[in-house]
Amino acid sequence: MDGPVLSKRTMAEQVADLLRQRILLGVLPAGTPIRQEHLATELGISRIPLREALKQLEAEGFVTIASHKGATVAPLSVAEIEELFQLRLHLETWILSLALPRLTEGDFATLDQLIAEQRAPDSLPRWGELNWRFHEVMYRPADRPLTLKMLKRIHDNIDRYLRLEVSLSAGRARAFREHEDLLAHCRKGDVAEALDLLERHIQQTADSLIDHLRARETLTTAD
Amino acid sequence: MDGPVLSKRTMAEQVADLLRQRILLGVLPAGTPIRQEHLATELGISRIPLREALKQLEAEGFVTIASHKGATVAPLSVAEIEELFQLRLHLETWILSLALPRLTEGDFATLDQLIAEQRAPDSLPRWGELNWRFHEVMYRPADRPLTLKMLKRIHDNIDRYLRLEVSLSAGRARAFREHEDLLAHCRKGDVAEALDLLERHIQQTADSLIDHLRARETLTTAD
DNA sequence: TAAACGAATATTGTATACAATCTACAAATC
DNA sequence: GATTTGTAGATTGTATACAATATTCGTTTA
Repeated sequence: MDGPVLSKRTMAEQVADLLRQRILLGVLPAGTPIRQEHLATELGISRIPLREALKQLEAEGFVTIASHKGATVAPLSVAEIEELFQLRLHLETWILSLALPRLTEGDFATLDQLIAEQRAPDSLPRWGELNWRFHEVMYRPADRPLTLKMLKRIHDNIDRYLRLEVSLSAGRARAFREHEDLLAHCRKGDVAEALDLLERHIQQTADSLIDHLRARETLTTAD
Repeated sequence: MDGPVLSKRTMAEQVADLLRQRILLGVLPAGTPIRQEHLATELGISRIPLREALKQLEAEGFVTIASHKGATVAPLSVAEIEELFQLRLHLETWILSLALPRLTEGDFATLDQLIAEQRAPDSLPRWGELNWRFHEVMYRPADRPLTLKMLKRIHDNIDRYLRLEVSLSAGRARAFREHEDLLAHCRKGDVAEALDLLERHIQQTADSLIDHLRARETLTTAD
């Protein structure tokens, strides 16, 4: 959508985007080691821009780099995921309270459309992106760019775990309803109720995901 | 204090630490361009580890990198500084409310000592570090490592502007009193009052700094 | 047999060399 | 004179080559 159309993007940037996508889509699951030489030859580049891409992804929380030992796709512990949801809770209720009075009719139309897109049967692979854009459109009028960037990072890191859960549980249908409810209350300008709904929305998503992860955890550690 | 004593630290890491210090201490003020070749020869290394250090510092918010144009020490706008203080306000009141019931006598002793150290007449160059450690000791029992890391980043970015103001205004004396008051209320376990004090502490620091910056701004833009 | 050692291999970290891009300034054009 | 164009120099981006560190696995030894 944005991003300069006619800019000579550097190899490092392109590689960072590519790897980020692979991680977000689950092609590279948490824990996967990343061999520089191997990946560099696969991409037809040298290791230098690849290393810079990895450093970028490390800063974004997707990759862990250990000196002389290499990079791996960063795993998140259940405790860390819980903490990320708590951060969301505090930051998003704050930023929504700022944004709510400034939402325009145009914003509401965009939000309607995003919900419709999420309804499409083939939207699953874009689930994370659509979900974030819904929240982003809602928060952007708050005019807190640093906070918004932080929130995107948090969402991305959560989403690569949420993806597993959303694709096979009833969580997806629930997310629709909660987004619709939230949007309706924002339209009415009902601040208190909207904030309360958002809080419950985040909390329920967290509970559902963490239950799921705990279940998988006991499964995989029991074999 | 922490940090592995016997680890072979990589050049990139050492350079990142060095540059971070120079930026935090004001040796490299905001806007300073960083010429890779020049700095690399000064440090006696090649540009490769220097570039990785710069990427790290960019992620931490201290440096801005523009493709094919180079790195500069990142300036913060007044709006961004205000936003950072607002983030502090929300995150720190939350994390203190978690930490407060878990503060031990040992923690209180450490906090007493940190205030004493700040009193020392030669503590000015370490002001930022001491100020952060006070808050860190207070928040660590909350056991929210990701939030704490975020807060350190925010503090560091604020402090390199605050340094100017603290060194020449009466803000330093006020910070002492506020830290002492805050500590006293934490000792008594007076949650509501402690949170209120913390909120006012952050807000007043913000107001004082921003006034100062606005004054300098009108001065420098008027010539 | 199991633990400890060590050489061979694999992998990452960094220096050097070259390619791509930007910047500054002078000449050309209107 | 103002704007554009073009070229030389400066600066960054990337490939290649080598150095330093880690890992593997066979061998030795208790």
